Amino acid sequence: MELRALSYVILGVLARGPASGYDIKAAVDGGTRYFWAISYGQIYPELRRLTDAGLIVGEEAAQGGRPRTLHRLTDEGARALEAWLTTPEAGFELRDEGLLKLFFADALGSLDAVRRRVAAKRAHHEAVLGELLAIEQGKGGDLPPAVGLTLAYGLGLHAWAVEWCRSTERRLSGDAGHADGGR
Amino acid sequence: MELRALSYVILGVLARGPASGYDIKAAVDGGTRYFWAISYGQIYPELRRLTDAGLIVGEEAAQGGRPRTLHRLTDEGARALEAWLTTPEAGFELRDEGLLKLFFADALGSLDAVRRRVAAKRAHHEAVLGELLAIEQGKGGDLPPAVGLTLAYGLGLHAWAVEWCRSTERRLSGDAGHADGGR
DNA sequence: CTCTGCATGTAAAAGGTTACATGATTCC
DNA sequence: GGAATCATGTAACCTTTTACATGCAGAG
Repeated sequence: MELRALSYVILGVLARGPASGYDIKAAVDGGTRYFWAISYGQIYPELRRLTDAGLIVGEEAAQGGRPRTLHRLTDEGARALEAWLTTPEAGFELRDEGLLKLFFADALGSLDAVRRRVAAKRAHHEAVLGELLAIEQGKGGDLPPAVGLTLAYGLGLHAWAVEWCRSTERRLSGDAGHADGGR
Repeated sequence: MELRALSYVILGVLARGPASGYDIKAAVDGGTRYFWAISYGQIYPELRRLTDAGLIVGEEAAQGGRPRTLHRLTDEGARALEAWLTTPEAGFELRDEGLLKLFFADALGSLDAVRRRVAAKRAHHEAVLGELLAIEQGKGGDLPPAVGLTLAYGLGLHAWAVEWCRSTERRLSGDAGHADGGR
């Protein structure tokens, strides 16, 4: 079977311990959400595929009348995860509607409109930065090393973006008419 | 009709002058590709929808036996673009498989494996940085202000990522065992 | 008893990529 | 004459989101 990034997200979560589909969704929402979100519509069908492929096993763990399946990695699943983790190829995709608007902002005719666009972008990055800061405050200490690194990356990235917007806004309001692209 | 980001990409390209579907694809590949790529499979159906909605008009401009339709904005199309350009809401989505691997890299058990992951990520950002640098070298001077800003943003973003990876790699090879997440 | 959280799942729609098919023109 | 570029388009496929449907358990 062909595994996609989605498959490895699930395998990666299960590497930390057995979990239900619901648990996986919660783990992703609280973890990789900022750079890799997934939905229930993907999780349950994929759990079945991974089970059929023998990479995970499901164990019934109902509590009273509430059905529940705890999934865990098989040895083969652990090997598949490790293989993926150690392959260098990795895609990077940025879908930034704010940048898109900035790209076409010359159509507005005024540098002040461009400045407002940059300010709107900054507002977004500030909001994300706030969320990440809250996460750091909450569970910053007891994160596994690589997870902490990921959080630090997000913090740094959005802080950089905020700073870039700020300095660009300054330049645009200062010399309206001599913008050179920021170089 | 509901317009999506795709629609505005086309409208935005046409705001700079009439173009064929082929021209639009070329403009996007040489411009917004790094943060908003589109394919022929989207362009031609969307050109028809935009025409039906009265936002653009197509003019036959065949050259000899080679068919060609030049599309241009109508007044209504220009208004729609301007309205979109001045609305603050803008999505930002990052799909970073390298970060995903980093997030789960604790499963590998060694900080050295984490370091290799970060190095792989750096290689990617260095490659993109090289491409952007080439673009800047090529047409850096005569870009419209906002377009130049977009290029500068990409340059800055990937340069930041490269630096983050570099300093993280240093820290991971130095104190193997005391990683604190980079704060 | 009601609200929130836990839990599983599907169907339809939306969005996007890839591969293919076709053919003219221009440059070497 | 051959290769690259210009040009249009579709069909199949893949992935992902959204909305819906269902119902138990625990807290207040």
